[in-house]
Amino acid sequence: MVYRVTEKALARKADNKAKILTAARTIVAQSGFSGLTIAATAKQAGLATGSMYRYFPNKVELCTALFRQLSGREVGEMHTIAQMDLTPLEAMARCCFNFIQRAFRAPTQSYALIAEPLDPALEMERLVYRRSYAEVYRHVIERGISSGDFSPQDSKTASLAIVGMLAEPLLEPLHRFYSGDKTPYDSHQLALDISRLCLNALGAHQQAKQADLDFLIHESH
Amino acid sequence: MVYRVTEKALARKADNKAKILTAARTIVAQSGFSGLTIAATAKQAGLATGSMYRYFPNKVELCTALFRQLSGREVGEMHTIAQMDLTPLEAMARCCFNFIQRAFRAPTQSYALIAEPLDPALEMERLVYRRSYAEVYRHVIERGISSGDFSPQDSKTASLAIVGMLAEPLLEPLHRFYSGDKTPYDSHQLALDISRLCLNALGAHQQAKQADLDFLIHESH
DNA sequence: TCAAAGTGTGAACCATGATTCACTTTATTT
DNA sequence: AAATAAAGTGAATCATGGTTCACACTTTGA
Repeated sequence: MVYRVTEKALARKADNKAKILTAARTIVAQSGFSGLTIAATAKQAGLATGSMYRYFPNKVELCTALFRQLSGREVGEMHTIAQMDLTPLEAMARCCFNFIQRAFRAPTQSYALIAEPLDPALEMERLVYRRSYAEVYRHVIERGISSGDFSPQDSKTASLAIVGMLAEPLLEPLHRFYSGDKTPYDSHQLALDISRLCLNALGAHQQAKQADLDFLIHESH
Repeated sequence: MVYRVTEKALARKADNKAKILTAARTIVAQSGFSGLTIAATAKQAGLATGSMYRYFPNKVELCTALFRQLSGREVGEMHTIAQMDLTPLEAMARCCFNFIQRAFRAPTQSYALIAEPLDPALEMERLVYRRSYAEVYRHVIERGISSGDFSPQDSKTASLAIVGMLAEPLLEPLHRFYSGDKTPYDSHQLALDISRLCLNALGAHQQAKQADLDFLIHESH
């Protein structure tokens, strides 16, 4: 045989794969998963439709990889906050607040991750994604239960409920962005309200007051 | 002209329309919206595919009508509870508890209404549906704020958060049912846990204890 | 009974978008 | 340069499932 795959070739391949994912990301950020067709992605990446199949065996794999990448980034962000040297109460408050602030910074993408109708195969991936969010919260909640910041409870259920509380009130405003409505929205107020609801739900000892929260969240800036 | 539409003819038409909706309901209860094709619905209703279009101009209309029917029933149920002569706290507790219990009684259908991936046009309907749930809760919350049962807050945001808290922890178990897994699930415990989280979130004055709740919800049986 | 209007039929049609494939081009080694 | 393997191409193919349509049958009122 006179042809061997060199590392250079492999690198080029990996590079192209990344380029495809970047293209896909661009499309999702602009028009959500509904705009993500193989043809459109190929075009955006500067490739022919057929070439896509040299990098991903089918569309679901591409979507899944993309979904993982995007959601991994988001969850990672929460994880970082959760790992900081904060009281469970502070950590929770910041997680909630930041989640919402981040969502409004990239509304179409957030809508895609949180609520856009997806192919059933991707829907599974979304469940995974939501569960990994919940896991991050669960650790914080457990710390909080031990420390007495939160009341004793099933941390799994509580963490899922938090995920729901965070996502649901975002639906309508994000959907508006997704369908092209550019009306501004007071996301700061919403973020505070929801954060307070979350802390209360967990039975935070001193009932959370908006003003306290505001301070709690912003004290380090 | 020698032909006039008689009331009899109209009745027959309405009757058939209802028969189609019943057929559609059967299918959704069994396999969710993903199994709801025009052909399958026609077959189930004992009609030809083409005939469907004498009753509904297109598929989206059919799905929408069905979605409204199903969700209207569910929301009506909550509304009934909310209208009963109960304290806001009791009303809220029962709404939460019943929502979850009902979901487990018709898991595939609930999954379809709450979380199944849908055609974007239907997704809008789902938003409406969620909002009307939220409206029911909103009234209860406002009563509760006035009475001092709940702490002062934006009732709109709070009601949406409640919807999210109720829906999210159901996702995984309902999805399991939807994909055919018949493992039983302790829905009673879950219902209690979530109800408590909801009441706490609203800042219910005395922090809700599981035992109190259990009593509260079941005292009239 | 007859014309007009409606209803039922299901195979044919159509739109969308993923996937394939025969072929060309490029990279690698001898 | 020649042989080989992989990558790139984009038009053709395929699958799904909604929608149409030409025709047969039924209902209605004069």
